[in-house]
Amino acid sequence: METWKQFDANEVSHSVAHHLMAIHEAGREYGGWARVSDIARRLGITRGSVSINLRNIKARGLASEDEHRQVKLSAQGLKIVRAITAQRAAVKAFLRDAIQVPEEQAEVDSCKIEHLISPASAAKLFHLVRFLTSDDPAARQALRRFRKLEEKCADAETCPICKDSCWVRELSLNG
Amino acid sequence: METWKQFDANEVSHSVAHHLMAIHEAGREYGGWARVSDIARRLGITRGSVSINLRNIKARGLASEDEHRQVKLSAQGLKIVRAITAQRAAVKAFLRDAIQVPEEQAEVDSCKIEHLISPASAAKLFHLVRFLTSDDPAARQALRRFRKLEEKCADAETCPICKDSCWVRELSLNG
DNA sequence: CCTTTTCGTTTGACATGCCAAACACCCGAC
DNA sequence: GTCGGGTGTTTGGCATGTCAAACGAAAAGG
Repeated sequence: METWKQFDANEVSHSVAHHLMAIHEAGREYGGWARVSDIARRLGITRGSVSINLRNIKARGLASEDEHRQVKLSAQGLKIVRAITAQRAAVKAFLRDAIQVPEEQAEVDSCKIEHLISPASAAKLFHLVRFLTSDDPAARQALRRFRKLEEKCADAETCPICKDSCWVRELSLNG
Repeated sequence: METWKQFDANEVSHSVAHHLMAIHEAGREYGGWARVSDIARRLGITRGSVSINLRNIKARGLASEDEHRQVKLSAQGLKIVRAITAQRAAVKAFLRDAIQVPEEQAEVDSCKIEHLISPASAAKLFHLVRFLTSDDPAARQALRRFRKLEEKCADAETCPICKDSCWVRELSLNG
């Protein structure tokens, strides 16, 4: 009944997740450390906002700052970044390679979902993509058949996959 | 570069989405209308919060209130509810039926994702589930093979799907 | 050495969304 | 008629996360 409240019950918020990723990326470019300005530029927000958010992030032990104001991820921060990166890749690969959502849309959607999906779901998703895009004969044939049928849905009178009740059609009708 | 900011660029927020759904459900039970208390009880929040949130929702034309304080969804509000309901069903069906995520986890995950995923992605997802769980021979065989291979991943030395680099394993190792 | 730029922080503001508590109102029971 | 319970609103508080603007300090340039 209160499943919907779980929405904010994540290890890190969307904002914090991307702060951590920005620290990580900046670190990779500048030799392991990031400055407030780098993070702000990457995220497209002000230095002030980053400064405040870093307070929270450091307090939670996800990153630390040395004597020269160099921000570094902690082990736990790095672990979170790795998990999120992997999960985003899984979601994006699925959207793009398995069900052929346009690249750009796949990018946006996977970014929204990356830190919300459970690791268990992400893992299974990842496996499915790997399987579907592998050279396994059964996978290849199924995927080929799926593409063909989906193409027909757009043209044919009734959707060959859903028969009568295809809300893909309803969706495009109600626009 | 600022894809991550799209996170909040949705037609409705998670909170508003569930307010609309609560109005809809309460309406179905009580003959087309909902009271603040009904909505609050359904969502597990206080009447005060609902009262304030309804101000916003009504101002945006997603719902209205008649002379007897009966809250009703507008045509647009109803449309949003239908879209979200369908998208959640698609995501949940995929997680549960296609990749066999446990029911409870599928429920939580799909609730988080429902209003964030793009309709286009949801539609394709829906098609894939319908196809994979249909009686199409290619689909049945692929799914059977996938399940078998995934089972092996847990037991075997190397993952039969991912070969060397299986982050499903890394995930469970790093816990 | 002095000026200008860059940098990080702080401040006050706004928006969303939650709570508890106080209030006003209506309606039904007594 | 009055009293109590249920209902909706308002108020003040908290938390997150954003901005612009101002401030101090350090680094860079002349």
